[in-house]
Amino acid sequence: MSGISDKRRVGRPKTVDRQGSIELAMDAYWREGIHTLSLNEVCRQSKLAKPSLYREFGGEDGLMSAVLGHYRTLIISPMLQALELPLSFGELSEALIDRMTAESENPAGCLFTEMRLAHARLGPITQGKLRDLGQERLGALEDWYRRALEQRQVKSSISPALAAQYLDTQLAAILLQLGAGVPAEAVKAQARLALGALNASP
Amino acid sequence: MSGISDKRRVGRPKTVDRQGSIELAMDAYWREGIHTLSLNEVCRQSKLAKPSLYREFGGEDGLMSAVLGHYRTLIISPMLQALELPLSFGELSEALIDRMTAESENPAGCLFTEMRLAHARLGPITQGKLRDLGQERLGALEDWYRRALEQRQVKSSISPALAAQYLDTQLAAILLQLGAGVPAEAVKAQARLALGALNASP
DNA sequence: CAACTTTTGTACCGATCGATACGAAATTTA
DNA sequence: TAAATTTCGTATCGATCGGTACAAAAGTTG
Repeated sequence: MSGISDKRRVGRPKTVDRQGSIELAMDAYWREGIHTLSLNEVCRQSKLAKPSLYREFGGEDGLMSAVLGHYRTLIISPMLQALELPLSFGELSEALIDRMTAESENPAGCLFTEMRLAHARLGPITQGKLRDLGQERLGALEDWYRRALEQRQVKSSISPALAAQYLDTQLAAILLQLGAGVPAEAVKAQARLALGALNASP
Repeated sequence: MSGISDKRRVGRPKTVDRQGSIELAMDAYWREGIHTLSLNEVCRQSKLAKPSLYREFGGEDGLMSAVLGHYRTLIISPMLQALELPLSFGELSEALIDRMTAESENPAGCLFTEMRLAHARLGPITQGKLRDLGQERLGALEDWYRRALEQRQVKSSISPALAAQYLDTQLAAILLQLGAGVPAEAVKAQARLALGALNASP
């Protein structure tokens, strides 16, 4: 029972840049699409030798899961937190639409939407993480709607659970259309129409 | 110029069941998903030898295109024709939602939605056919909206073009959710909400 | 039946897939 | 510096990929 110091025996220290590899892999997936990219190609683009990938992430599933985690902290979480700002439902809707249709270097959230749709091709770890992320998203949207409901800004005839699912669907539809090449303005018009369906009748 | 009878020289007649192969291939794609299914597996399940597939369809692209064509005549066209029935926008909406969420043997229109989303992986012929089908769909939806507009059943503030795109998106969202396992009732509730956004204000 | 034409599927191609064995390299400990 | 320990990537595995050459099979024609 020599405690912590048992772990002192070490050899060559790790040199693989885990975080950097995750980011490079994310970019690669993002750029080329998830199904399109083979594990070999991921390794090529993320500057990781294949055995290193298996060592660090346990395989394709682990890597994707890590990428998804990175995507969450980088994009999803900030977006969900923005829903808690003290703005009206209409204002936040507009802000949300603006943010999602804003053209960035990456083709919107294609990576993520692709993952949501390709659930068949994904490994169990990634699928689990994807499901968790979905729950987190739905929870945040439901809270948002509930708060808006208390302030009579949205239709009371719609349950927060249904509204959350509806919002989630519509946000995904935005990303899908952007990914399909529909002009941002057209997407925004549709999104306003869709989200406007929740507004309390005047 | 010996005309038609030039073609008289024939040998062994064709025995490959083209139409049957298309249907088997469609079922296979439908069952397993488009990305999941390799060309070898398609051949296995559609009882086609690989060289026969290349002979008859010119490869994966041609086969998929043929499958898509079959899907069009089997499912899409009847649905679009139903839009021309002399019913109100609301009635037709409800009928459309009912039909699309009705559980059939196949998991809704997954095959088709998958194709729409996987445009990267598809061959040029299939992509073209997919695009044409999209135009056909949008045209029918636009006509539908325009007719409803003349009868003051829908919002005049929305252009038929935008409405068509919106409707198309929402119908695709229905299929996507069904494919993802969302209960039909929940999907219907969302769809009513989405299509209801087009109704003329009371 | 024999010559001819066309269809068919076996059997194979090189490339690439996901996955790993293993020796060289790098660092700490004695 | 020698031994011990751990990481790293080359080089390789068998399986499967999309794609095709070619000989046997199945017809028609005379």
